[in-house]
Amino acid sequence: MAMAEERTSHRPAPVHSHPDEVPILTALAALADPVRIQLVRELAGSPEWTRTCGSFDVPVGKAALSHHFGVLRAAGLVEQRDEGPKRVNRLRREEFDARFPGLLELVLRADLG
Amino acid sequence: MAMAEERTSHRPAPVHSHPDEVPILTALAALADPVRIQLVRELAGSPEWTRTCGSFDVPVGKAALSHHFGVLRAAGLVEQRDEGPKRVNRLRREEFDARFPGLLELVLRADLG
DNA sequence: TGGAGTGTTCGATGAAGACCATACACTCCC
DNA sequence: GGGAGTGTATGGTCTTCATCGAACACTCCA
Repeated sequence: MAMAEERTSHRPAPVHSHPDEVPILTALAALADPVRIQLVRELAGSPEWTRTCGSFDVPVGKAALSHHFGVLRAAGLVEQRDEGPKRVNRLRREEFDARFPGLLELVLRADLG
Repeated sequence: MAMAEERTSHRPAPVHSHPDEVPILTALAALADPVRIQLVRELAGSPEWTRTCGSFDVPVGKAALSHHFGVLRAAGLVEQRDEGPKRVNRLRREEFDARFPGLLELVLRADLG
């Protein structure tokens, strides 16, 4: 029998999708939202694992914000990890780019006009 | 004074957007739909100006189909021209690719799984 | 001139999803 | 233990949009 991983938290870990299992429709739908584009762009401009969910400058309440992060996780765009009471984020640049070459860069580079 | 173009038709010409004036959000939203992806892909596999609107194999009625073509025109993805009673289509490959490099190819190449 | 073929417009309906306020759960530190 | 800080879940509202049926407009040809 395999040993279970040591359980240091009583909080359910966030559910992730790897980009490789994400349909292109899901990826496009996830990126076709102004709030989520903003999240991705701010995340791209910060070192990995440095941004907590509440640290983003978006004009929505925290409930909606939590929802958006769920969509980004499901699309394979964002990875999350619990650090104490906070939840820190990382943009899955390489993995996502391997699955959808150029898409992420397009969103990061384009002027939103 | 410039001469007006000879008017050979009494039907209003379809309204187009050039990809250069299309916000990326509009482009992503236009592509985040299974019916429209199918239209783009079939169009990509046919010579220009050969496909009429009704010639596509999509599971929607003609009213919805007309709506989808309107969205594709507004996103700078499709150009239309009237030919007699029919309306023929052309995928704006080069122009769209110049504005959003790689995006169209991504949609054409990806398995929809 | 009138009918067949093609596509758009209109009005209505139903589903999806973006949002909020509230309540809850978990972690840390005093 | 209790309170502050952080994020999630729930229930409800509102908007957007995909869809349809039906009516309409235009073109071509018999």
